[in-house]
Amino acid sequence: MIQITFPDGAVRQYEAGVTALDVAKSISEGLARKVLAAEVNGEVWDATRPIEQDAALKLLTWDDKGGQNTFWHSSAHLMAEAIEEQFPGVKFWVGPPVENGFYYDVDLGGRQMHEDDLKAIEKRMNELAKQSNPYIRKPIAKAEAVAYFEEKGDEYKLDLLQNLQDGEITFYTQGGFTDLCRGPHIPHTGFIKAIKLTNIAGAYWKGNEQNKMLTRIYGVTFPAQKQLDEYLQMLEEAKKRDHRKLGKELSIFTFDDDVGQGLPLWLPNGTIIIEELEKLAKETEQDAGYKRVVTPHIAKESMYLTSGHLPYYQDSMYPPMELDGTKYYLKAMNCPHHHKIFAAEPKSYKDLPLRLAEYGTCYRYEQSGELFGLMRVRCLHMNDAHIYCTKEQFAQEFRAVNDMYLKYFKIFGIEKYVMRLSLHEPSKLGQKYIDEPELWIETENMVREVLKETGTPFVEVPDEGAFYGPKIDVQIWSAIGREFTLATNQVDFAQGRRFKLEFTNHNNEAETPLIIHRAPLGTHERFIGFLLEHFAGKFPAWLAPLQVKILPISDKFMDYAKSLLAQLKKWDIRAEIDERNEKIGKKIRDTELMKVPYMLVIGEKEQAEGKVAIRRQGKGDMGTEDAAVFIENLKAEISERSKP
RNA sequence: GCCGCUUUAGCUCAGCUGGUAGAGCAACUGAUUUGUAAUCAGUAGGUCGUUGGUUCGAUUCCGACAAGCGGCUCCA
Repeated sequence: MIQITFPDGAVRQYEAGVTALDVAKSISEGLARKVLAAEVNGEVWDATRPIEQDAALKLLTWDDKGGQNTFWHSSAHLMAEAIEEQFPGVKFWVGPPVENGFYYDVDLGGRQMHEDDLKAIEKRMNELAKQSNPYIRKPIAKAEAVAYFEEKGDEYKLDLLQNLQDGEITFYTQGGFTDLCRGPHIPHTGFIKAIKLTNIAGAYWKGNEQNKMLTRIYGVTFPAQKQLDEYLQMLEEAKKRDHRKLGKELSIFTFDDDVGQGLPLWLPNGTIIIEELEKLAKETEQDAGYKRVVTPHIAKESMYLTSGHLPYYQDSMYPPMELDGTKYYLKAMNCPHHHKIFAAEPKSYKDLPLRLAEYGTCYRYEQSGELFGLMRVRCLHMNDAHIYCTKEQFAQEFRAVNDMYLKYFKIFGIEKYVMRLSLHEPSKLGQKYIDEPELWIETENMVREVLKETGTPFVEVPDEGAFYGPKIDVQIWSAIGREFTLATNQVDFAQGRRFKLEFTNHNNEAETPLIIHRAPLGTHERFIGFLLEHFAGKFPAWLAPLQVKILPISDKFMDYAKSLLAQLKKWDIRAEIDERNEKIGKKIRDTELMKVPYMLVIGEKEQAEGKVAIRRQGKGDMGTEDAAVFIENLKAEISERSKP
């Protein structure tokens, strides 16, 4: 007999060789029907794998991430079985579960897969699922496994085998498909009730663009049809929030073939949002002791050689313009220009910290396939600033920047984000990173300490630093689930020296300042793209391109409408009258769709009493109010930048 | 940049196997003067992304290019 310990601490006795599924059955049949896999001593196992010794056991169902991942990974095997039937000789790389489903990377040997194929594969998967074929685990000797895949001529699996040792190699078979796989898997294919293959994509083998491109097939499966329907419904909802769709509907921005890829044109509505954001940034930065500067859009090659950007960054810069034998580059970043401003006049420790801010326009030649609405563009306006400070001032300055981030997040109600501390990779010093091992470690520790002190939750990722120092990125997700860096806060211990930036310290010695690069509002492009999705187009009043729409019941009340408009304009409230000869229902509908925060319905009663009937976007009729009171309230809402 | 897909009126989309295009909304005109999410009628609007080719004839078939979309790689 062996002892099985459950998560709640309960202990039960079972025969050695008992499976998690047996254990589940001993508890209840209903549970047994739901068990997908099991955590045995913290390791995820097949529910059908015999347990020979005392163990801690957690049964995994769809409600556990581990259960879900097992389910999707098993679905990838099921898909592979169907693909192998329809594309004989296909070779498989890996088929892991992902955030929403799974994929399998395959080499079709020069053949192509089309959407029609997906339907056929999906159909076959459904048939195979109904057969409830068990996933059978078989430990195998390395030599035998190698021989098997040599026979098949499958270089991908042979590559995987290279890194595996005897004793840790297993094959899994379900129906007519056998794969090298660590497992675990669900008990049988019958658990898979709803299947949707979502798309075909290319993916470089091992994620390296030097390697061959494999065909990646994405899919998602569920234990019940209803869950798939709900998932597809959710995707539809997400699409409605997509900033590209909303940007068009609300006339925020546009692209034009003649202007160029990735070069957004900001329409009047979008420009209003830009100006409001800049106003916020300028107020905030002024309060925090920043000074504003303005710099040109281009600079000579020599400056980017000094900064060290050119060797690291050249591929992402527009090619140079050559004039009189001198090369000029469009700036891809503002820092070198700002460094030159620091260097323009001698500095003493009394001048520090010096904080130079600019909404700088940068151009980056992003690869065409990378462009994505406003989230990834080639012309961007950065909420940039550089803080030059002493080592002693660093922690406080870095902390102040961090506080500014949090202040902004509060204003916008940004709650779902992850702070990511990006570190250097020691083996890449001198290639991807400035070769200053001690400074890397020292600054990374300084940043980590500040984050810990302020209690800011963060994750650390290796090998993601800027070439000149560690950085903190704020990661956010677009409506359709793509991850982006919204804002960034970087430490720079390299460029100060490269630009020979110096200040005179207390002891009358020349010292190089530390530099903090920061962009809490990221770029207008990405930030507004994000805000569109964040608010689903329903901007708070202070940001809304149009704040108030006056809707007269009929043109008999036009004079009153105009006098209201004049009053609103007096306070710089963005307002318009719907002068169309339409019924009120129509005017309301159109204004609702344009997501204007306030609608003022005015007719006989309102005109007679000097009132307005207020309608809040998305909330309906809010009742009647004196026009003057409404204006006072709205003025406060706008100046306080209240959320809706 | 790479793999796959897509491109028809301002927008959203129809258009079977080749015979030069349709709808709804928007726009414009007229009627209606309207009380909280679509009043009615009429008019106008497209060399079917661009460009080669096949064909008596191409929006439709094939190629190239461009842009967009889904990924990969890369990034604010």
